Amino acid sequence: MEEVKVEKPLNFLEKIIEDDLNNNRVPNGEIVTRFPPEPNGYLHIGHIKSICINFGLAQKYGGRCHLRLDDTNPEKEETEYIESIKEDIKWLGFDWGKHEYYASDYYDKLYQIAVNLIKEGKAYVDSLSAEEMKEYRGTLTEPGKNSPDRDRSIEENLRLFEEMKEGKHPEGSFTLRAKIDMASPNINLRDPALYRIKYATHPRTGDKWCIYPMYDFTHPISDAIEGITHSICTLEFEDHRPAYDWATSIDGIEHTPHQYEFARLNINYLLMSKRKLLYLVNNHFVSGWDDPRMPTISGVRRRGYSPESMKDFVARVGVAKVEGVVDYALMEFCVREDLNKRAKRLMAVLDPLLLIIDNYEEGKCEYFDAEDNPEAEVKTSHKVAFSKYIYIEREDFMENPVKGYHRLYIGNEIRLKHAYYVKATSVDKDENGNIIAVHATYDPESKGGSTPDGRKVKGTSHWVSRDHAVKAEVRQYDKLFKAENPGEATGNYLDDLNPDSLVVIENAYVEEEAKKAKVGDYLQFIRNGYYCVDNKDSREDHMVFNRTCTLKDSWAKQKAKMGL
RNA sequence: UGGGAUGUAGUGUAAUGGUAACACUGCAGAUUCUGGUUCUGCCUUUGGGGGUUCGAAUCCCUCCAUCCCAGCCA
Repeated sequence: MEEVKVEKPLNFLEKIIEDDLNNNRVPNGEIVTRFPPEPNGYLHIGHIKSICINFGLAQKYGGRCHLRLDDTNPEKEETEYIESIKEDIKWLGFDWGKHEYYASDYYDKLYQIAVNLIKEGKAYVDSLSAEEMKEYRGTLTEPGKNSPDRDRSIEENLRLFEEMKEGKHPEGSFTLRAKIDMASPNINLRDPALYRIKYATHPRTGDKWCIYPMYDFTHPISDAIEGITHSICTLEFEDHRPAYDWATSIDGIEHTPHQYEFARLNINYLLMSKRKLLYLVNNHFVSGWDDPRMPTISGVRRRGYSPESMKDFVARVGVAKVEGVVDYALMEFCVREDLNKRAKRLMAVLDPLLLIIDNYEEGKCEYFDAEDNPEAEVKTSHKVAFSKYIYIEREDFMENPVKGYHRLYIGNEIRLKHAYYVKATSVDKDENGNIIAVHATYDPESKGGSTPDGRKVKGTSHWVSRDHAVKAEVRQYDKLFKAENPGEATGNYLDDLNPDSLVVIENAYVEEEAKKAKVGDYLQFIRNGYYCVDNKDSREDHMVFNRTCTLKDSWAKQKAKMGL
């Protein structure tokens, strides 16, 4: 085997890191990154990008990546979210080892740093109300002005801050603020709040604290404490970098991490805002955070996407500072490419039409070998039962075939996959003229799916034997939104909800082999799509299959072009 | 109208002063026991205008467009 080495171009973060490494700017040459979600919701596909960047960079350069739960706002955070976050990262295949941290681990240190800041005259307790503070802050074009409390004495600041911590003041009465510059063109530097009073129970620290540190104070210091070398976040934090650098240059903080920003992942047809996703969950537009239509990690997992395909997807998207919108089609491509290689092929008929093979012996049953996956290196197969009464897909028969149709119609011969060639002879109709059965004859010579004379057929249909097939529920999932940019047209994303995002087929027929399928297996229902076993609702006696995605369908395109 | 950032095919990402490219999408065809897969080909690109240079996506000037920031959220 000849190994072809393709130099993969470096993204801008890798360039920065390699440059830092080459110039000895990294302590011990060990790259330390972190993935720092706030546990206020479930992780979504956008987070996969961040996870892959942070864990991926650490892996590539032989460093480590911390998991840090940024839990500084107890009003929004829940243990349920912490658990789901950890599960989702593991599902993707990343391991933070012992490096599981919580911003709340640093509350004591943070408090001490704040006290020191006050002692140095670099922070003060402000009694301005939220509204007043807003007024004093100025606007984007006008500088702010100093709070009357800005020159409060150090002793009084110390006393008040202590009292805040002791719970002697109500929420909103005081904040601790950094003394930076009320006239800064960067609003984040106009004396940002460092601490606020909140009488909320924290998922980890309970009621120990009633003052909680703010992001701009907590995050950089947490990074410094953990020895993070490259603190990577999304673009909207660019304006916060000066605040980040202010915090990491506080006296006594020895390690200086640096912040870098990349563009977050946007995908058309999907919503990636935690707020909107939470709304969909709370108002039952979906069954939960893990509804297979949700762009959450738990949603795509339940939908049947593989972690490998998701990682491949974000790798193909790349890392840059340009904010754009990635095509949903790229994600589907990645899923199909991966699943094509590993999904076990099965036959399932979702919209059955009875096919009666008139010259096939009544009561006879044959078992054919059906290959599990034509792409597999090691070929395996399973048995599939054949008999006189067969279900085929209703759309695989046409009484009056249109141009280009090469499936079953009267007089036409097709192949039943793995089985025989059959030729349609007549149809049975009910009193309303609906076709209820198709009659056909089979060619015994074509056993196994090919004939000695080598004649070709243009169509091959999947099928199941009526008396051997198993009934199952099949959930046909499609995009949750039918607009590329939900809400763009009317201003309300709910207006773009796809009414057909879930079509449940209660009584689909699947071949017996499907009974062996387990949660986590990747399946392909031949000529139909990729499927998985639902990880919540599937039972042995009532299997539930979720459609992960359809197969590419060039016939559907062709039909659409013909206006059918 | 303050500050910060970003503009390369339809989409995303490369090319760091030396032939603009890769992937997806789209289109056409070949192969095929999945109208899938695979294979082949095609389409289309440096936001505008100036300048420097033998040579500019890249450097300079200027204009334009888009995004982010006025939480006691992260």
